[in-house]
Amino acid sequence: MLEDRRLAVLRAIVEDYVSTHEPVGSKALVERHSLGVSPATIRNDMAALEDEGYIAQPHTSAGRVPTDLGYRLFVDRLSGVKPLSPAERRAIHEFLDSAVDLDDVMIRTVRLLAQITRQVALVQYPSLTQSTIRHIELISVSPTRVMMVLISNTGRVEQRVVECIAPVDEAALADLRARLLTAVAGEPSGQAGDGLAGFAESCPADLRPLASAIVATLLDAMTERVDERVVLGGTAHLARYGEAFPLAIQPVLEALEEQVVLLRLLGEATMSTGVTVRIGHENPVEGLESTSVITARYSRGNKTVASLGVVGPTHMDYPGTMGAVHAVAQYVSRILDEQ
Amino acid sequence: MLEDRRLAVLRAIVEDYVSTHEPVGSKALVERHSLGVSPATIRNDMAALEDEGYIAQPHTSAGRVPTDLGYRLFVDRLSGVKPLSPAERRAIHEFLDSAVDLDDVMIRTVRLLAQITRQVALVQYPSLTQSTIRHIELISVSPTRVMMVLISNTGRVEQRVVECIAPVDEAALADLRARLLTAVAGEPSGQAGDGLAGFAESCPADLRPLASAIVATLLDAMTERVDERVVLGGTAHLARYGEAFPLAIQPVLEALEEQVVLLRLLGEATMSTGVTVRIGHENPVEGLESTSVITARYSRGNKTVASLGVVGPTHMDYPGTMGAVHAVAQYVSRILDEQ
DNA sequence: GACTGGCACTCACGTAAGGTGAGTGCCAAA
DNA sequence: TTTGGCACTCACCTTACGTGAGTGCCAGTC
Repeated sequence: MLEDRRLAVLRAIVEDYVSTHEPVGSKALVERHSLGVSPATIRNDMAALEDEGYIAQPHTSAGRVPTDLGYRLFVDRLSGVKPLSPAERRAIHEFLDSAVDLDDVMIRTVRLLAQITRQVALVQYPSLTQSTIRHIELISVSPTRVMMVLISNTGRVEQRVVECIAPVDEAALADLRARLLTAVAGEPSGQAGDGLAGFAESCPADLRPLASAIVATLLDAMTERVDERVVLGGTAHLARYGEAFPLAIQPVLEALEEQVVLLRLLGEATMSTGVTVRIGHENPVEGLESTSVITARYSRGNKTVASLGVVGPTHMDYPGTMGAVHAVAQYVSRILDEQ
Repeated sequence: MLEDRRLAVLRAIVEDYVSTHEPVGSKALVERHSLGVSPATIRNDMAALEDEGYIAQPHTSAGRVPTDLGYRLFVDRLSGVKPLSPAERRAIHEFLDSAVDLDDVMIRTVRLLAQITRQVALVQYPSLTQSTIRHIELISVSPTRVMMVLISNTGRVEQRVVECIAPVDEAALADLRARLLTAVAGEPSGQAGDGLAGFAESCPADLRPLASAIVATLLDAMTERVDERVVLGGTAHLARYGEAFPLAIQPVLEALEEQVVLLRLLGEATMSTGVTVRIGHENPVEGLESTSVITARYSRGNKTVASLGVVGPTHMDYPGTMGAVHAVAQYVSRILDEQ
């Protein structure tokens, strides 16, 4: 069927271009793939594909290169998600399993992801909004300063310093701590606001100023988008594929230095299950127009807590990278469940 | 004096090369600097400087380029440390002053340093070994797991999970917490080992297993070199000066991804006061042979707690960068003192 | 002895010219 | 609809050559 072959040609072009990084011509195509037709036929198909916007030529009399649209079609209809080899899966599991705490899990994950995809990796810390509160501790660090330490069920520890107008004593702190704990412990912190709505008012009058200051800080810590942290790794891989695109590497590095940008990359994933792919210009971030971002969500229990993913050139190995991102997300979820 | 003029020539070469990034010739030198002699004379001086190893030519019939040795002489004898402008100082102070906690100070510092030097910046967290312990908190997170939270006087918060053989109850924890605090609070943690030597034995028999587990973790957290954290920023600047050295950027990025390497860069500063400069091959790290590292220590009170600095090409603006690193270190010290 | 002007020499770099080949589009025939 | 043939395009490589900044050396001057 004609339509079928055109798609096969597009697939072949994407695959060849990804592996060689050079425009691919009609002759090379029939040699490397058994398409059963002559180069001339392929040329007709290519002309059609070009009309439809799936491929383009860098200049006349050069081979074809997939466009963003071409990659999109490839990802949506032509490529599966390549599962990892058993050896790789085993390596992932062993590597992540020996992590000692959440920080360690995050660092190991980002390294792992960067290493197996050979790309820049991003891993977001479990969102506090999506976690439940395991413990709140109030520690007096100076007469008018209280440090609040927040521990979530994902193992995340967050600290904030609360300034008080008047000095506070230990007894008051202990009292507040107990009250706070009964108010919010075990609550999904997203809804913690409900439990805290009338909290300050429910306290004895002398505690109220401190209580409301603490509640404010607490709500701030739990709901603010800003508190989301992202770790980054494998930036050295940029230089590798940067050989061909020396100009492009600086804006990418600049973009990746902004936490806000990283959060947007990870955060705006569609709600669809599985792996999200954003290709070239589909990307919402300036400076990353010639990169693709592949993300997946991970969860604790059956609740999505955050995302992780990689950033690479648009001409990347989509099936392999998607497989790796998917697998790593799964394993991180598993590790979090075990804790 | 002959010797004096030779040094002046070297200084001129370094300055010109740093600003143009191109080999500098004898004629250009006399034009741009008022040396009062003819190009021919300069050529003689240059030949001498080359014999002594301070400059080199990329190829015959090209201008001269400073060697690592040349930069070393320049830094040691020819360049001062260029102080920052009042406007810059004010900007630094305002920017750092609005930091809300230690994490924020570290992040702001690394951004600041990267921005004003236009280079890759490194900032080390205050060492725990050099700090004193302000508070220890023990929090039960599951029947057989205790989370230990350590707060230093520099505002650093460190958490560790301690696994227990037998379940622990709240009363036991409270008891231990009190005992621990009296044993180590206010101690320089470097010497905390002394106060903890017989700690487990001094506890009631039923607490001993937990006590010794906690003491072990505590000592580990305070003395292990590994716990030192470094934040990195401004890697995008690598790409800028990488235009001329596209090959060199990958190993640099790779090296900078290793915490261990960063620690070595910051840690092996000489004990001398002020700013440490390591040039090219003087550098102990593989992959950074063509970069220079400029570091300074910062302190809390009058106790050095950690280092910060920048990594850049050997052909950097030494006086300016040294001035910036020095100033930022001073301001960080001041901020820490205020807390 | 230090400095200078002159001079021949070197060699990276930019430009121009020509050759090569991979790749294309088009067309007529199967 | 497919295919072989063919003229055409154009990036890329190689070679050649001129240019000029820069050098080292030397003889002459202060």
